[in-house]
Amino acid sequence: MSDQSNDPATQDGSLAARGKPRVYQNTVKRLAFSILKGDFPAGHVLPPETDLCDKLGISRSALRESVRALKDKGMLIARPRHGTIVQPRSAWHLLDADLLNWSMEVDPDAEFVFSLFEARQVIEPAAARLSAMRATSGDIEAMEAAFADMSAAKAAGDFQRFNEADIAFHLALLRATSNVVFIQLSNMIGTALAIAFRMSIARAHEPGESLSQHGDLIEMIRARDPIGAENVMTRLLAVAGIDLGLSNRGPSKS
Amino acid sequence: MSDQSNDPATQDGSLAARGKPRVYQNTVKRLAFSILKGDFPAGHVLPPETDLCDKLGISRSALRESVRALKDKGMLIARPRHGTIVQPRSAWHLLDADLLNWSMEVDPDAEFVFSLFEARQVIEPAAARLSAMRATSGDIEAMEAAFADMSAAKAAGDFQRFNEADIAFHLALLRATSNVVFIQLSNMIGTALAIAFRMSIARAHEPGESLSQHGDLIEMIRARDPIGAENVMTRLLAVAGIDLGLSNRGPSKS
DNA sequence: GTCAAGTAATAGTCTGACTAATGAGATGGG
DNA sequence: CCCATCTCATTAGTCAGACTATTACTTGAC
Repeated sequence: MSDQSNDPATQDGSLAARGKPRVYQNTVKRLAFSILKGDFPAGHVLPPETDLCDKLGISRSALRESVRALKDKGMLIARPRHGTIVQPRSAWHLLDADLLNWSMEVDPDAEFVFSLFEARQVIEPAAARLSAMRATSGDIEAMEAAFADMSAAKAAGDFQRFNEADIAFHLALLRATSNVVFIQLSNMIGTALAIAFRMSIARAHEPGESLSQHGDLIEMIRARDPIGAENVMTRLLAVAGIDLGLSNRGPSKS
Repeated sequence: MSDQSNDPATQDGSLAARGKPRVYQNTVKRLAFSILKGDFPAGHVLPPETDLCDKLGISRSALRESVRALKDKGMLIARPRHGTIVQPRSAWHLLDADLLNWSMEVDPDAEFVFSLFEARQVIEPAAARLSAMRATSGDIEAMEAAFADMSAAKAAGDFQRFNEADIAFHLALLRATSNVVFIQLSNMIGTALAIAFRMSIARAHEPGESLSQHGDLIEMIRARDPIGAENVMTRLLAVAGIDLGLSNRGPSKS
């Protein structure tokens, strides 16, 4: 809930940029949540700009910048005479960093959670494989640092910190692929992990064998064993999937 | 180069929305290309808003909406007193639909092309597998329609149309996964295919066995054979990789 | 009933001013 | 001479109100 997190680790250049909160930021978030929570369903026409300005107590230029941002995320479309219309979910840019953060705060949405996890099952084993081929010493150090943090957090019983270190580990692994596309998917993977954490604390669940698997992963990468790394990651995700109650619907036939 | 394509197939809710060109759109594109082409390198501070308005001959509100869009794409960052600063490529949201389109028009950028293709090698075989498990009759019809179009285009020697039909085929396959994350990656896959087309026409290359492989793929999906579909897609991409001159650096050991 | 012209509603654009954040320089005390 | 503090200039952020362009709807003629 630390809205103005000033840790330099946050590399997402979206909202939450350092600095005092601005009118624009508040308005974007307010409108976005109204849409996400269903107060403004798909197809809903929101009030004319001038009316909406009065209602929100802001100027038209500030409102327009907010609407611009939501239009660029595919959530709104504006046409003269028609007004500004809420788009259906299918049109949203669900991998947008802000949208991922917002979705996490309101809407578990089983289908989306499943899609995120299934995407992880596809992408992360491949990422592990590529990391084993290309990771630099700096990449490996980043993963080791995250792993050490995971260990310390588990020893301390600090689940929150464990989750953050877990995310840091997986993002470091993505970075180690040197593939810009996978690196761009960091937000998606991070969100998937954060959601998984929320769901697992709801079941009073604890790390379990996850930690040792992360250790094995580092070993495989350090040993430059692509196949081994891929296999460990696949197993790691299988365990995570069971924890989530997502019996993965037969991605590999038995 | 049909800038205002009015075909209803374009589902991207980004720019290029139907309607007459607006001041805002022109300005975004103009600024974006200045950055992409390197006229405004990373770290460059662009002129104060008032000056820039004069230079571009537009009002400040129009400029600010343009800058807002580019900030949301991670290309710019603005701070009072400092000005508006061009961000390094690493901060850009490279999977943004607009950014993908723009990148394609100016910058082949070997590393990015390789990353795109490598991502295809990871995602598309899995997508083929999932499609074989879940594709509806409507999904299969869409793929068959695209395949028929590919065949006709090849017969007519129309490479441009062949490429468009090829893209339509792969997007239909992604849609058939019913996985929203993969569907969101349509823009990335489509761009990768469009770039591949541009590179292959530069080598005066023609479809070759690609067509029959797409046919096999439909057969596997219709037969509900996930493993078979995955294998066909893997082979299809291997051929495409050779055409591109990208000797894929050992994703699967021999 | 069909088609055309006119009208009203709305987003898009322009202008110009004021506010707030912030780095750099000036000022003062130690 | 060095350091903390204050002041100020610069710039993005916000506000206000007007005008323009687009387009659905209405009205009227045929």
